[in-house]
Amino acid sequence: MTKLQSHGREPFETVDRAPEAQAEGFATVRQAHESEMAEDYVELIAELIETRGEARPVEIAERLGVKPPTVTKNISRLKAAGLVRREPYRAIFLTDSGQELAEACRQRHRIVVAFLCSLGIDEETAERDAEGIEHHVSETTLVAFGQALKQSWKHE
Amino acid sequence: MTKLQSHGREPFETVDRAPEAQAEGFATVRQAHESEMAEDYVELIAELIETRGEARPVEIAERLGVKPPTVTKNISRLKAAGLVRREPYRAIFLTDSGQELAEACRQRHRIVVAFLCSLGIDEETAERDAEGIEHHVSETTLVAFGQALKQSWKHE
DNA sequence: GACAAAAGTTAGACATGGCTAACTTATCTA
DNA sequence: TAGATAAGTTAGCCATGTCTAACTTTTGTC
Repeated sequence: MTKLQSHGREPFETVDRAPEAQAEGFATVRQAHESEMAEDYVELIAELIETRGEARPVEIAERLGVKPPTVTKNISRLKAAGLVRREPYRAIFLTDSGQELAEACRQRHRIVVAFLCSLGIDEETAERDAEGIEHHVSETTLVAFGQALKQSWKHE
Repeated sequence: MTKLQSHGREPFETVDRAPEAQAEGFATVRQAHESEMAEDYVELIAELIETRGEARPVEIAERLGVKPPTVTKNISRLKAAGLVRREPYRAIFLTDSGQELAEACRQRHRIVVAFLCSLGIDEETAERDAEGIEHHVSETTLVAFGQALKQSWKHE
């Protein structure tokens, strides 16, 4: 009943995975959640520095849709993690490792967005979905997205 | 420097989005996180009932890679949310609305996995990435995945 | 049917990432 | 330059989802 069509090979077969493999998958997701905050922040900080000249808590709060105290707290966590450099009441800067992470995240973000757009998804939706998806895309999948993207350029 | 190629249109342009739109995007991601637990559980419970005849906490814990007390606590939250029906020390059943949610999640999961596989990604990676990605795929994107999938069947 | 093992629960701790209220510091402007 | 406004911080609260340790219930076996 849930099978839509038959094309020689079953299109939506449910794979019976080993419990450990499945558990590892969920563990990977939980780990990704732990780095999401850091990734979102450094990505945004890099963006703000580039487009606005500096990254200010008030702007970060506005862009993330959270309140200023949340930003303060999280920025101090990022500082503890060695990703940002900053003095109280001053603008926020990225350390080298923060910069590196930001660049990787932005690159990944752009690829995911471009890939979704190449499927005909509108830009607004692509951006929105990418925000959530990007943290769960493995290197393997990212490469596959990049290649599919190149294909779509050829055939456009 | 980050631009790889030029194909008439810029491939990786960074869109300057309105702050509110961006904030809404992050809010969507945070919301998705709140329903992830429920979705993972009902999806898994449905799967276990189907393949094992019943869903037991010990098995859920094993598959999710968490400890039994975590399952107990979360199951009682699902019960409060009206998604499962259950008595202490007994197996777990889905309510109608739990069943409905589970079916939607499983369908979405299968589409995401099949779509990733259609890009040439190996099944193990596809399953792993899908676990994280599926919670952040909008209806629009899901439909696009489905259509790309149909295309890939034609050209195989 | 008793008892050991397995399954499940309860209690209590912890980290994360939100929030409000109240305070401090910086900036702008009359 | 003083005072008002905006920006940022601190303190303390809450929900989520994880854990360990200790307890209870169920199941299986002799």
